Amino acid sequence: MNTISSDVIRGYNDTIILYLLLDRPSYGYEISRMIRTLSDEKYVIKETTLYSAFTRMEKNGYITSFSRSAENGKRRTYYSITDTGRAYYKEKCEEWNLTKEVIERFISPGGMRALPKAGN
Amino acid sequence: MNTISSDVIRGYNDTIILYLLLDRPSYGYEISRMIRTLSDEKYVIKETTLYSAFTRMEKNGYITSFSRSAENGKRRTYYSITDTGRAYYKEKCEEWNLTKEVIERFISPGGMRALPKAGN
DNA sequence: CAGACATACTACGACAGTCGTTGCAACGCC
DNA sequence: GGCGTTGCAACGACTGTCGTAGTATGTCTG
Repeated sequence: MNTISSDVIRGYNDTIILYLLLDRPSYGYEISRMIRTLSDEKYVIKETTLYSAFTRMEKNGYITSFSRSAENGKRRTYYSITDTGRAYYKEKCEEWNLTKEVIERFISPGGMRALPKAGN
Repeated sequence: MNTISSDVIRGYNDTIILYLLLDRPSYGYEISRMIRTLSDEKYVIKETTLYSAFTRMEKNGYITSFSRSAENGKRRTYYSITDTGRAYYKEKCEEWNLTKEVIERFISPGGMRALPKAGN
């Protein structure tokens, strides 16, 4: 098992995508590549998942889209993050820290039961 | 935001439940209480989610059930973890470490962009 | 110049897990 | 007798992901 199952990361796809838009607009294929690369091939987002996330997030006002032709003349749909999107991203980051802390109370490092220590 | 949204923890409900069965059999209501308590009220699993998890996991062979009456004579359905369940739990623990590492590459501590450092 | 491959995106229906709601039944408590 | 807690089951709705398929352009290779 060296890849991540999708239902685990579900709920963070949007966050991941928004992260990659923080600095500059980008488009589907590039984002897909970046996720793959930055995760060392451990997570490869499905195209349908990605594009449906775009649609959903645009509807929610987290991103906006515009069409632009690339150097070679091909059309691309670029997405930019909005202020709402930035706020949402930040929220999710905070939520992540909480979630991580909570889940780890139910996770044992080696798959063995670790009894809660005092001062936990 | 001081509670966890469900789609974030989705994919770890089974793991959490199995964790609580590692030492001894338990039943729905008690597990629900334990999750609530151990998470400091930050995560409260829905009843329907919990009981449908039981059904699913029993079908998958991760747990087995038996009925027993409590002190007061009320009937309860207890669940025990199986060896398959323990193996699954262990797997999920390992997967968690990987997932955590990957997600954190897309999370910035204060919601601000942290550029990847060399040697990352 | 044909065919393969990468790029870039859209549409459709299926599926799994969660959730809201409802209902029921037994017990304790005031 | 009504209310809250315990303990569970059944139903249908909804959301996000996924498999599949299709379209279209550009590049590379033989």
